Amino acid sequence: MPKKMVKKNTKEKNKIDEVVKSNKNRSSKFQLVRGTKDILPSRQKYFLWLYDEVKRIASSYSFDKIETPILEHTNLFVRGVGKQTDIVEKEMFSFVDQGGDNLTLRPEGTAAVARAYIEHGMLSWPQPVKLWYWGKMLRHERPQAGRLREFHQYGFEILGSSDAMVDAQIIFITYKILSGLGLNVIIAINSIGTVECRHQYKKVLVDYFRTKRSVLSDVAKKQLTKNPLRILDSKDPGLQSVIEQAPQIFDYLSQESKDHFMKVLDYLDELDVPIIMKPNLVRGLDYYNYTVFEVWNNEEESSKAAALGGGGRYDGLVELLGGRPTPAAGVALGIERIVAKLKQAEIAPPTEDSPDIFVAQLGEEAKRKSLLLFEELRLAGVKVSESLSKEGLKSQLEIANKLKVKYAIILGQKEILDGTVMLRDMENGIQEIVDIKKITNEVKKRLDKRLKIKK
RNA sequence: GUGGCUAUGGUGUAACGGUUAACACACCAGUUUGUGGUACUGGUAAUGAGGGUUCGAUUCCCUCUAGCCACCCCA
Repeated sequence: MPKKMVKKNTKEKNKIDEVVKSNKNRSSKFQLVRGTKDILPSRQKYFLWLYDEVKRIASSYSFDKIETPILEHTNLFVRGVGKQTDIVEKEMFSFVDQGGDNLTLRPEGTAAVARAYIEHGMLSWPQPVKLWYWGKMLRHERPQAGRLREFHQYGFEILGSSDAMVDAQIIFITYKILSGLGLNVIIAINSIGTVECRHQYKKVLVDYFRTKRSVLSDVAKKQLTKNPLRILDSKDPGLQSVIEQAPQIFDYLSQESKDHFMKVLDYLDELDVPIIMKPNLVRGLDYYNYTVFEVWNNEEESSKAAALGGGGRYDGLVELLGGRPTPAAGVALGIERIVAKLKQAEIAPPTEDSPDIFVAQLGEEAKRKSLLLFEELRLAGVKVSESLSKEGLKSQLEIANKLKVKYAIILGQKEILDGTVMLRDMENGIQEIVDIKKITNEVKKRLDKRLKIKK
């Protein structure tokens, strides 16, 4: 065993040496890994606010939270998301670990939720199972505004029901959360029917585009053989009229698909969700069928900017991953994109109330005592702050001022000897000496009074 | 992954092939050795990394890295 250890250690050491010697990242300054971001306090406020809202709405619509690992077996995504998709073909952070396993840092959330549904026998839970998640996703793409390599998504999934109301509810709460934050959003929606419908439609579409070959760009020509539906999504202005005249998928939907879609639209109408029908809307992930939709910011052309989110029905996924046939639908939203929109619309998270009291101390003994005083006030329900690491009274009051507290309590040598504290009104600078035993009550009394006056 | 643009203190900007890289905000300290907001004074701190051209490069050239924009795609 010790021999093995030594061997392994030298191996790993060599690996590290290689990293050190490599040309990349030799500078003495370290930078963020490409496409990743620190979320600093000022941005964190938006994230926390959004998280609270998502959690609140999720629980009132009885979704339970699920967390799945950031690492999954690569095959989960190859099978679940689809071999042919860009996500799987070129965007996954995949590697072989020390034990020889093929692992991937998850590029999306739905496949893992489906995996968990199967693995934990959720089919025997009361159906449908309603879950929500919030977490990091990773995709190896070229970063751009609104596109990162590590980003955050939240999402809702309902597994175990094919009812059109499920589709509608997913869309409804998505809309509800975003409009609740103050964003104007619109849902672009379409139905892509079943695999059979699509198969038939694809044939017709390829035939159609073949007759227009001369106008197709190189990219579109490639898509024609690989994934013809994608051409419908093209931003190429020269292609728009051709796309407009292309056969529409709706005409190739089975009666059942049509009925389901009409029901979804009906419910959404009832719920007053603003929607826009987009017959060209297709999605990049293979697991969708029936309803597909994207979430867009109202003001923008939904063909230009980045979608805030997207989702749809994925009735085949659970079975594809080895479970029993289980109809399901879900949505995923880009948290960074939502935050960017909030900032752009100048919608700020609710400001936290500033603390009421600041405890300032002078001298070692007072510093110690102020810890107890701080705790006493905190337990009494007073919002209290401090800057115990600062020495001078001046700098402490400066901080108190920046925090916009109403009162400062000053505790120094003199006060310790007398068993008192100094209570300073920060607005008018009036100071009073108060018995240290009575200070908490006194503070509470004054704060209550202020509240009443305010009202 | 392809093409284009960009990179100066913590932040936002300035400057020039040539002395010590300028300004504002922020930060720290002092004027006041136990008292904040205003004011004044001082201080810390930068040319993304590596190479080349040059007597001399932050400036010109190359490579890398990162960001932005378009494509691809997506959240």
